[in-house]
Amino acid sequence: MLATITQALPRLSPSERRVGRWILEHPKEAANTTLARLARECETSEPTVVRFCRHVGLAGFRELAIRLTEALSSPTTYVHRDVGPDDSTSDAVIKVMDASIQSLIEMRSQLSSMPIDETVIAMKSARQIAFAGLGASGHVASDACHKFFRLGIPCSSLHDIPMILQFAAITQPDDVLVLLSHSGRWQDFARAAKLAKKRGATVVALTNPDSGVAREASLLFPCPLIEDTSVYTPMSSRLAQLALLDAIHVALALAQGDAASENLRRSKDALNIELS
Amino acid sequence: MLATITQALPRLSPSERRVGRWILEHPKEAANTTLARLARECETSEPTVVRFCRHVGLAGFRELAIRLTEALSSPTTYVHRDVGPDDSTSDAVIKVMDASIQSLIEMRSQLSSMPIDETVIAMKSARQIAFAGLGASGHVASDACHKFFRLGIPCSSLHDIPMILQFAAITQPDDVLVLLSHSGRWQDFARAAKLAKKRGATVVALTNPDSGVAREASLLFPCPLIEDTSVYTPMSSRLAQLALLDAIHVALALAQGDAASENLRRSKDALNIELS
DNA sequence: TTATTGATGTAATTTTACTACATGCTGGCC
DNA sequence: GGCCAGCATGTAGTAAAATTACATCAATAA
Repeated sequence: MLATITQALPRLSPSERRVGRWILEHPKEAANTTLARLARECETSEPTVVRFCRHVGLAGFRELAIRLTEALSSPTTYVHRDVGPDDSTSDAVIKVMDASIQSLIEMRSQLSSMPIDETVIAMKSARQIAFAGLGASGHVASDACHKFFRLGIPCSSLHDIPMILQFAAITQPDDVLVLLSHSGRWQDFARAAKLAKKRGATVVALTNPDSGVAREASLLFPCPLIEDTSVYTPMSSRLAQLALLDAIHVALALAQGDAASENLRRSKDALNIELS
Repeated sequence: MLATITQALPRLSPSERRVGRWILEHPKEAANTTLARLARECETSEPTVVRFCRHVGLAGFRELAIRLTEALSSPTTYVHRDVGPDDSTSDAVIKVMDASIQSLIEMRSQLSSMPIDETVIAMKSARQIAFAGLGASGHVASDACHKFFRLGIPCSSLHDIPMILQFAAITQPDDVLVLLSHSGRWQDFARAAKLAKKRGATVVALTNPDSGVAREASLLFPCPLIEDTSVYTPMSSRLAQLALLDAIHVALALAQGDAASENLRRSKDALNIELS
């Protein structure tokens, strides 16, 4: 819109050009001012402003207001910016949300290159699924466990190295081990992956693609590691992992068909009785 | 804007709700129609439409037009659509991600109306913070606990009704109790909130604004309940809760200033030693 | 100089948003 | 059951804003 005005500027009459220039200089004010005020501001009359609108291809002054707000409402990009100590509270929380949104958008764009179908196939016929994670990822593991068990598949979540290693040591070929790690740098995770894979189990990893764990996994969901430039950097990659597990969960439910709907509905009903 | 309307719908009068629904169904038309036409379309009178605008927090009909064009021009691509049994796997996972992204974007747009500052003030001088949640929200609670304790404030997470009630019964005035509930309909939660508030503690609730828990809370973060039209509906509101807690966490860290940076850096260093 | 065309402003008209007030309905209370 | 308070809704009027018709002025060409 603003570009259209700039382009039209030369072939306008002097007074109209004044109008155009004022709008270009104060687009924000122009967006929701009144015809009378705009005319006064440009030291001209109201009809001239209307004529200006016609000349730049609009139906009238009203449309100008609409087009301007349209042009001004920024193309809302949720770019990641670090939070610094000087940010006001409201700035900071917006930045945190933006970072989270951004990481989900990135994850979404990479969904097609992820081995979702293979994972679903492995899980569908799994004897059991174990979700392993330490620290923050431990909560993701619990959450996933809680979610997948409602599909009727035996699930467990493992929160420390000894348990993970023990589990890996006793896996069977139709077991699935899901490893959740932010950095993917825990040596013991890679060892567990190697061990479980050797025993025939499927090892799914949601982790930094450039890591030992990633190399040992049978199925890899790459979750790029966001370098922590600031101590305030939020745990947005954890959100992305959760969303990814949601997606896998739904895909698995779909693959199971009626059985899954039935299980989900039952567990939901069980809750509804207790509610109210 | 559209989200704001959706959220406001339940507490409007019938005719005003008709207006809201029509706008949600035909946002594009509504964006540049006239007051008279909109009133006719909704089979109501012009003042009712104006009253509707006031009730959703706008100055008048004119502002509605501006806000609507604003909302429409930003590419709202991540609209929530339900997953059905006929969806292909790739369709389904994309939809799940979209729903998650959408819920975060909505949450972001409503951040300004949330009592973040008040919460931060209460938490900053808190003797202890407890995060309470059942089921899926329990994992959110654990996660939050794990996150906030690194700021040097004693934290705990509570996962069952008896614990929550016991905690509420022994709270002190400078304690903070954070209640996490999807529906907000658990009676015992509301009871715990009442009890803790009576003892002078600050009760923060992240829940459905139209619920008993919400009514009893001292500080409310409204998390609109997405009606589960389909069993496949993902737990995207849980993601929004997590992101919101991230935001509060960062805001609190900023408020603490140097002390927080120090605590965060130390706990990060502690991890880095074990990694490598 | 005068007629003509285009630019610009004045004033009237119409449209539009908003407001004050009246009506009608619902739910509680005597 | 009747009465009143409070709320929802509509009618009619008002103020303001946008648009249009028309008059005036300036510049150019005959």
